Amino acid sequence: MTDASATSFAFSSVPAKQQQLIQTAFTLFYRDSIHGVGINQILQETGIAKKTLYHHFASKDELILAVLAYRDEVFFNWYEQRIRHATSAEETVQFWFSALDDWFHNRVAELQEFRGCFFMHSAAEFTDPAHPVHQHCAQHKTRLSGMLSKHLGQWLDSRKAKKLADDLCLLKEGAIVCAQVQGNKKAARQAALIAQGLLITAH
Amino acid sequence: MTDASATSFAFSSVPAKQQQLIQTAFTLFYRDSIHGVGINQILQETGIAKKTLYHHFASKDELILAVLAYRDEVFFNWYEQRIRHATSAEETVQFWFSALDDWFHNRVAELQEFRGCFFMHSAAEFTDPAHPVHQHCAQHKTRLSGMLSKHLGQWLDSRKAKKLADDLCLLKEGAIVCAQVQGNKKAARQAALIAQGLLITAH
DNA sequence: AACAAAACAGACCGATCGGTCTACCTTAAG
DNA sequence: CTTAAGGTAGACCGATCGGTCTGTTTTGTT
Repeated sequence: MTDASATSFAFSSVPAKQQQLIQTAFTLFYRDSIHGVGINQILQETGIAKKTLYHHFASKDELILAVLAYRDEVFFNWYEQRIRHATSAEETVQFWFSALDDWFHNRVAELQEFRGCFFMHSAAEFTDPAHPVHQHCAQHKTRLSGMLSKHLGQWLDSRKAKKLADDLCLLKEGAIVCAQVQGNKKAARQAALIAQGLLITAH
Repeated sequence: MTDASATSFAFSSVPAKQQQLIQTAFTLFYRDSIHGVGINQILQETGIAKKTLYHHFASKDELILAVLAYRDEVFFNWYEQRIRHATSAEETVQFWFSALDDWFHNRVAELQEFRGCFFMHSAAEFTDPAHPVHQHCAQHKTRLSGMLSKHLGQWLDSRKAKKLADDLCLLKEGAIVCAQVQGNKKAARQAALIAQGLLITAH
């Protein structure tokens, strides 16, 4: 599990109180935005003392980064295992958007109720590209695309694999926004159909 | 100008102080998120008295909605005039992504420095689909897609025009996220190439 | 059992939050 | 000129913000 992790962060080895803080903070941030939720609310929901929070995290920013790392681990691992057993580029694309569709329809308990992409939202709240939060969001997406590209590389040459992966990620982002902002539950299927055309040119 | 407006909101007929509040609020919200900016900061930047703000807006939420309406008008009108003179579906697609590319490269002064989609960000901060802010964001996107579909309808039957418009909007969202989160300035060109494949199936 | 680490309740700090209000000044309209 | 509308400075409200700290209890380790 730790080896398969996309980051050096291993949530399962974190102390229980820290885990609780991170998970609760994630739920609240994901629902009401990072700046819309104060640490006192997190403390109230968890019943944890403020001193304890500051024992584990030097600041709210540190907590936010830990929350990002946690979500990164959960999301990355889920997506990776969803496409892991694909046996062709075609099947990879199919699995890619099928996973997305399940997410939009709230069929993935570990990802919580769909409210869009937490990394997209966090990057929107911290728009300075130099801010650690923004950078973590960018890295998450780069890494996900890298994972997909590597997988496609089994069947395509690396240039084509990289290009297709980038295109699939662009489509993923588009579908997520359409699903979240407009409530369009068919966005994943829509993106999948667009992706069919990409496969023809990839071969 | 008012007739071409996508909404009943006409910013140019709004009192000067109100305009100033809205424009300054937009700049601050767009940079530091809606919840990350307090009204006192807006007042400090504008030099306007708090009583005046509450004379024009019943609450912060009302101010936010006015800011959305303002940005809606600016963005919608800009995008519409960018594709207005296209003489074919192909040229419409070309203009659609060329406009996006200019925006990403900060070549559109009226839209301010590119930091992603304000509606996407606002919907992320107000994730409850019933909230007026979220609804306004959704409506903005639905209307933009409708405008594009209507334009394409000059050359395609209405079903095909609608489908193509929806696909182009999905690609637009994807490109915006890639450009904003990962700083990928080539995202518009990338999306344009994907769109070429869509045109073949649209005819 | 002794000690250290983790955790608790809660007070405190300076600052800010969104919003209300008084007293007064300036501008616009009739 | 008079009145109404728009606008100002700034005090105030209850609440919350992120963060610091004291004193005490609980839990974990040796």
